Amino acid sequence: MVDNNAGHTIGQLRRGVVDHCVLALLKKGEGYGFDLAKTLAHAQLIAGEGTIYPLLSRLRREGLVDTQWRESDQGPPRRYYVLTESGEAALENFRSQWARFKQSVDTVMGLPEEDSHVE
Amino acid sequence: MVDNNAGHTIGQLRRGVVDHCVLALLKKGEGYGFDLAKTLAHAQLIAGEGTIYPLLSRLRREGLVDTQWRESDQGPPRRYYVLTESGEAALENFRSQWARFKQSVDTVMGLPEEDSHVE
DNA sequence: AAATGGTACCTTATTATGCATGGTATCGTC
DNA sequence: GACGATACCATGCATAATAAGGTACCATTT
Repeated sequence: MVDNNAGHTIGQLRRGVVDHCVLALLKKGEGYGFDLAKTLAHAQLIAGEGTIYPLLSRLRREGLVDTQWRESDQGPPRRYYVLTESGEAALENFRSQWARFKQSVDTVMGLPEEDSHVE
Repeated sequence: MVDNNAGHTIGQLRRGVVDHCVLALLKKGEGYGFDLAKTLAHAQLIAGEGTIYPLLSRLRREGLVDTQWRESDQGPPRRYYVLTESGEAALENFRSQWARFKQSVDTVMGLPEEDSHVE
């Protein structure tokens, strides 16, 4: 109940990043919600599964991902997500924004700027 | 009126970062709102002055900064902000979180992980 | 076949915070 | 004394992560 300031900080950091992380994961190959949630939770990029489904709905609503139900060999059926062209474009767009943003923060923070070469 | 998705994305990115950027700037020396706003706007870390004052109020309320009114040679009086010990601690705390967070995102994004040496 | 636990999905309310907008006061200059 | 620039502050809004709770399916065990 009592929120650590630390935990809260990271929570705000994740804003506007998690969705594009999903896109990045989907670029590597199709995935379904529960699995994406586990991956992102392991990377400490989300706190629990409660985050992933509204997020995926949003991505679908915005046309950045496509979905298809599919039966699973072991377990309940899953809704698989794949990146659309629009989603790939959004991902690329985010990549450059992320690089610039990162550098801005690092500069203000007084961290050394590494030469971030994105090819 | 019509919000670019691009512009909006960056807006969400700034969440939870801007306040600590202010702390970082104040670590380099005292400052006042209008000037901080200009610096951060130049670094594209805020959109305008509208952001800085509620933010500074929050920092003051949380005891991360101290303030003092002071007359100015040229212009109206200013409210100068200085970092408290609590603020320095929060900044240090954020630094490590930022490093970890950055790396997590870069990893998921498929970017090369630079060796982030935190001493 | 009924109960259990894990997988998988979804919805709702809460909360934090960047942003736009508009307002007030001071100073120097004309 | 009017104007613009500086400097500060408050209000309302939209966004998105989170917590919490709920539904349904599947495999295993009894």
